Amino acid sequence: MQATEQGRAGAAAAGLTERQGAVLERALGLLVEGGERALTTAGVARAANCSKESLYKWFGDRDGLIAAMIAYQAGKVRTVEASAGALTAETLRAHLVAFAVDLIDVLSGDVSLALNRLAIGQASREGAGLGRLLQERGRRQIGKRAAALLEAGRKAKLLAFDRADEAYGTLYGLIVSDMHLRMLLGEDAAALRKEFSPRAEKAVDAFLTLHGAKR
Amino acid sequence: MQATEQGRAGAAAAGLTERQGAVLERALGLLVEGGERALTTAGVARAANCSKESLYKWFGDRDGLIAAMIAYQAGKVRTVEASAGALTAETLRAHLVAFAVDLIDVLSGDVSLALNRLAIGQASREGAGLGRLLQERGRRQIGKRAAALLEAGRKAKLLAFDRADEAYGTLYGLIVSDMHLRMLLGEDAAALRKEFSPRAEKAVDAFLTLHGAKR
DNA sequence: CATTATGCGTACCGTACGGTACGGTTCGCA
DNA sequence: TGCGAACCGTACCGTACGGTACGCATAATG
Repeated sequence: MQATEQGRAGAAAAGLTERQGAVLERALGLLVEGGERALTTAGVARAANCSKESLYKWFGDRDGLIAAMIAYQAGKVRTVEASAGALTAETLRAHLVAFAVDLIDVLSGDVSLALNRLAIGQASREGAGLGRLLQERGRRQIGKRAAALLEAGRKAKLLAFDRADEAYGTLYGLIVSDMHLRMLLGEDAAALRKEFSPRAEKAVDAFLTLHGAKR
Repeated sequence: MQATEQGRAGAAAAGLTERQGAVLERALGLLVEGGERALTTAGVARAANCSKESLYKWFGDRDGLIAAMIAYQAGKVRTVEASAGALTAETLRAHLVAFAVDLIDVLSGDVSLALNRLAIGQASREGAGLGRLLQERGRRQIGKRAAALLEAGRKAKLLAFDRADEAYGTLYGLIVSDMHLRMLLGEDAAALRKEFSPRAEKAVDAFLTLHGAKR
């Protein structure tokens, strides 16, 4: 088990030791590979070369383990902050396209899909706890980046909208459409991502048609 | 157990007896109420007053039962065919808004959410079989309606687009945005649907801005 | 060196589930 | 009326999982 850079960051962000982070990494691997069924306490202990007793001491519970996995994974995500340089229509468009590509990359990632599937499965049998956690931790970051980008565009008189969150919702819908759901349902993520590439610019252009300031 | 009209239609569409349809209805109820954990063979048998042996005889397997539930539910959905009357800009807009509302209604339905959660959970541990089934059976219907509507709009020179499926993807994204995912993750569907109501018209207006024919 | 803490590996327990088998009952049909 | 098919209710079996307990090794600390 190699302790990666983001791995350490994820562990530190969640207040965990490096060892515990490594265990969570293995657990995420199991989840990605075999779904929720593969995420058994015995399986995690075996794969991570630790004892079940330690798992329960560290994370308290299977649900605690899952929550820790989400927090750990969220801690690895680092938002690229938009360059604060002067914004022109062209650079704004480029930033938006880059955002679209990054968004799809995040949503189509193995770990992201696996965690979303896990939280969705859990959502039915108990409260929306994990779902909220995933939403808060994961989406907050990418949403902040989008909000900053939109706000900068408005300040530069390149975008026009009343409410930033509504504009973000529009942008999100134009980019993602039903791709996320289809990937969650098992459609090949790589194929969908490929098919998406040419669509990123179209989505951004559509968004600019809707919210670009009249020149 | 009351045999509803759509219930009979669903059973007939799947080539099942009325009794088997009633059993599937109870199974769907269990799934909606308690998620996948509640969908045990013993539980279904108890709730439907039938024996486990009959379940296995009829559906072969737990997965067969689930597939039958999806097919049965899909059989209940009947698409409202668009009125073939003359299409004006106003009636097209009205039809699109109605479509948007219906789409959200379908996606936010208890049974739809439960089945989607089930298929998503299953997608991780085995192929995309159930996901494809759900996609084909459920989405085909509503997609057909949208395609017909868009095509009619184009024929009436009220809409302009190159590919109907891309236009549909745009419309879908504008309407749904991330609402479906949030509902799947456990956010209160009723609240989201309420919040959506005023947005339906905005989404349609945005779509018309993008694809409405210049007048 | 003694002690204490940490943690691994394994064994164990209770429970719950998928799937099968069996006795008894109802109902259509000859 | 007799027969057979369908089916209900229940009991049963093997397995697998979550969670706990125990024995032992390792290492830090005084």
